[in-house]
Amino acid sequence: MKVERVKVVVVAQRKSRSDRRIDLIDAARRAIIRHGIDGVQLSHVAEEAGLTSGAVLYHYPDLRELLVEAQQAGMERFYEHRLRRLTALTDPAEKLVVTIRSGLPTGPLDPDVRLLNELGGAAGRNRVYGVLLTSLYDRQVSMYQAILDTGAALGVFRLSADSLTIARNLVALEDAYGYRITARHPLIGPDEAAELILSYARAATGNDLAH
Amino acid sequence: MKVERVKVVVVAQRKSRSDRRIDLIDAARRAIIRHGIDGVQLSHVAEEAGLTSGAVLYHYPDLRELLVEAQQAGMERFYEHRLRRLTALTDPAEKLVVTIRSGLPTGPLDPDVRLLNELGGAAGRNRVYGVLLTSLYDRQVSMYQAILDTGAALGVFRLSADSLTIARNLVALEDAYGYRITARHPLIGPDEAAELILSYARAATGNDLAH
DNA sequence: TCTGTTTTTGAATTCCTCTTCAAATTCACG
DNA sequence: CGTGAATTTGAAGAGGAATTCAAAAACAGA
Repeated sequence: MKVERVKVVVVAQRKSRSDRRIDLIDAARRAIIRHGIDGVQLSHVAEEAGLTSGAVLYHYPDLRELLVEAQQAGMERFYEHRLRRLTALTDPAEKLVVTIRSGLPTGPLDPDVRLLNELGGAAGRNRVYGVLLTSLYDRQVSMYQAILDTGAALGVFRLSADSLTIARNLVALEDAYGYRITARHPLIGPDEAAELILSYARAATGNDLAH
Repeated sequence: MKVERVKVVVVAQRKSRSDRRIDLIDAARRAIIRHGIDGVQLSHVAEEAGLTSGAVLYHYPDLRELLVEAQQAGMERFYEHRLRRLTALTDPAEKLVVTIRSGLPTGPLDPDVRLLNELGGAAGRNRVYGVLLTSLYDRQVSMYQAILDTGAALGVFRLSADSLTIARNLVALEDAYGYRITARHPLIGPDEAAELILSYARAATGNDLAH
């Protein structure tokens, strides 16, 4: 029921094929969050996109392919967002604090984290999802490792273990608290989770991370 | 196609109603692992149980109810197993090490952890699953907290933060590495994950946990 | 405005799952 | 054994969702 073309009339531009595909990827992302990676249906995606099933099929004859692309896009978005917040900062301690925050959902409804969580179970069954999730994890580990190594080189951090170990644990903690928050743990929200992870980060870096 | 009653003839005992329900819960558990909590179908459960859909429906007119019971049973099993391994031990350091190991999957196919992972995504959508998962998390935290407090009281541990914080982080790490392992991370298996968690546990307890 | 192409619709069809239920089977008990 | 209750089957029907496709609509470019 959405009026899709209001702007298009003005701009006098039909949506290009790739634009439409991006629309569909976004619609699929929302549909997955709403219905689960295994419960999502063609009609759900169509509804989110304001189209009919036939139109979706015209662009993506195979729904599974669209779902994989949606997951991939969601991960990219999540990761890019974190990187972007980092470039503005220089102090390793500040970087670490900001990065920890940016890895947590803003609340139980946070769409980015909800989407990632959908993959968790499926990754055990579906190799494609397993690879996607693993590669995201590794990139996040590298991100933390760079911060930790820089801080150590500058003498700001005194690492209690090798940076790879600490980085892996930090990402692991983020992941896990992301699940807790989206599952609506009554005592653990974004702030509490951040504080829990910071507790580890302080011990691991010897820095009080007061930001 | 399974020959179910070979033994029954000998024992001259029909499976009681509750036995059959346990069979079905077990079949549902396997079906969920195979097809996902949102993808599992009545026929999948029936196949796992060696019955037809009608027979499953005879015992559980509502499939969703069966699925919830299956999840609950899987959690209970997982948690009870961990507790049982603890009772044999007295040394807090040893308890801690054993508990960390028992929270990790034995490999990518570990059915108990695979089942729990299935809940992760669904817990964001389905309140019942959220509650189940949250209560399991809290119980595991208590389990760790008891170990930590005992160790601290005995002077074996010198805790770097309050026991609740450390316990929450330990369970969180287990959770996260459970996902990594079932997603077949090429570098992180049960041993590596245990070592990563132990790295944190050592820093948090001031004990080298050499077991 | 006209024309050919791209995109979308909506209905028809097929496929699949759940649900129901009468009939068959299995079983405990006398 | 024979009986009645519990259990299971298998077929039929209902409901949905995926898929196909001809027709309609939207559009770009001339």
